[in-house]
Amino acid sequence: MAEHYDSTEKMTQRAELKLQSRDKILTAAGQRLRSEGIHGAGISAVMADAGLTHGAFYSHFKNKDELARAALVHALKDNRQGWIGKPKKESWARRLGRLAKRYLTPAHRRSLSDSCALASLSSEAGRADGAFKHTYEQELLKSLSDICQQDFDQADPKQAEEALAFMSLMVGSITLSRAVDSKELSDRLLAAGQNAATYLAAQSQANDQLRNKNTDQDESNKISS
Amino acid sequence: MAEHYDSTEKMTQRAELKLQSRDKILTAAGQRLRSEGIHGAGISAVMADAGLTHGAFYSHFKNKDELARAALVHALKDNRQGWIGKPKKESWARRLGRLAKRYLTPAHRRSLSDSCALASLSSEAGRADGAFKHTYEQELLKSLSDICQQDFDQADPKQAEEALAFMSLMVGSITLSRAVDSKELSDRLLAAGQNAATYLAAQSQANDQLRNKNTDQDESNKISS
DNA sequence: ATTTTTACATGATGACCATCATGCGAGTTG
DNA sequence: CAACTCGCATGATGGTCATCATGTAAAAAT
Repeated sequence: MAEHYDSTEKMTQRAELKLQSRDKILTAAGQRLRSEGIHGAGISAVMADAGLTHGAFYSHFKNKDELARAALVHALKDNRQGWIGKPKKESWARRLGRLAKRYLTPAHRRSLSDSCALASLSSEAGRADGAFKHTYEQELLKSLSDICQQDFDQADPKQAEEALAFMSLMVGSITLSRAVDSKELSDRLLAAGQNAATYLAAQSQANDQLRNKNTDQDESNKISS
Repeated sequence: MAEHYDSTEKMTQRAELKLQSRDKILTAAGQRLRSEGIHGAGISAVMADAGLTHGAFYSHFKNKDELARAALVHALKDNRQGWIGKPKKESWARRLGRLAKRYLTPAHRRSLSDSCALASLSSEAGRADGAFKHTYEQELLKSLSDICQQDFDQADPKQAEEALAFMSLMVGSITLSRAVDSKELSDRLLAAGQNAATYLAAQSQANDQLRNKNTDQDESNKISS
């Protein structure tokens, strides 16, 4: 019954150390999960990364599945901060273009261990059990909300649909760019994804300009290709 | 030195039976690969599916990695026939819309074991070794060529870029639709992907109408959402 | 100060898996 | 028809892995 502290206020020394251990485990698991996949994130390896031994695992998590879910949540908390950042005033179209430019980069493609977990685990999530999928969905909804800068369920239906397609485009582009062998094709996939995002955004803006006030004409986001 | 027959012409009975076995193995492996992932496609399981035992495996393939690559090729051969079908006369925009409508369906989402292997293995391919990525890339290029109805390397650069983004959108949409738990969000992902595909296609068509002659105005492909 | 708790380590245990070793028997070859 | 080939089956072998059992020392409670 001592399971939910988040303030470091009144805690025994032991409880605090345990939280630190848990955090190390989650961080290590998050990295392994993304760079090696669910199967690759073995308990012994994760615990070693965290500076512990495998035996200590079961005083933190019930089993491997529970760890996978917790690590997914933990990883995505970091992802969103780095990717979406602080709320900004900008047109919807410009926003999508900016986010695509941030997301579809060679650096993001390269750094598997701290990349977007939604992309790293996308195809494996489709084979996972219901609990994992549920967690994945919740996290996807959080990211969608951040993109829309409001609760996704409350968002304008048109905007919500565009956000969904945008996410699919982002995940598909970065994933394919990692799956191919040649740098040339990989780079083209990233560029194509960026340009398509701005197309989608521009089309949306053309179709109705009543969603956002500060509608500045942005057509500059197109990449040299 | 008896490795490449494809006509059933002059073959000993044994050689022919071996080819049949190989085909059964590849079919079984392709299904396991897509429904359970690379790790899930264990040799014993695959061989059992093929009606054989694990020992027979190594007279057909060098090791598991080689099987994975061969099964990927084998699976995609079927995929393309079913999805892209025969060459058609239609505008580029209409073609993309039609293919998206075929690809992003609840039926395709559901039937993991014979779904598009490019999507099923997308995130795992990013973690695979160079040989697998190379095979994946070759297969992706074949599919892109089929979409463009010509050698992808020869295609118009603009069309090629759009085909790349289109593939990313398809793979991302179907993959995310499998990764989430609720049918409602899953369906929305499919619909959003379809509509975005027609947006992209329409935008492309607006930007230059000099690519295809039979430019019929198609804006009807939009889904009810 | 003594007892109790517990986070962690060490070390099974059993399941699964890729790969190899060996033997058989049907097809093939001379 | 005799020798041989080889696709397949059976059965190791060694490795990895998740999970559990047990011990310990330090912290916490009394």
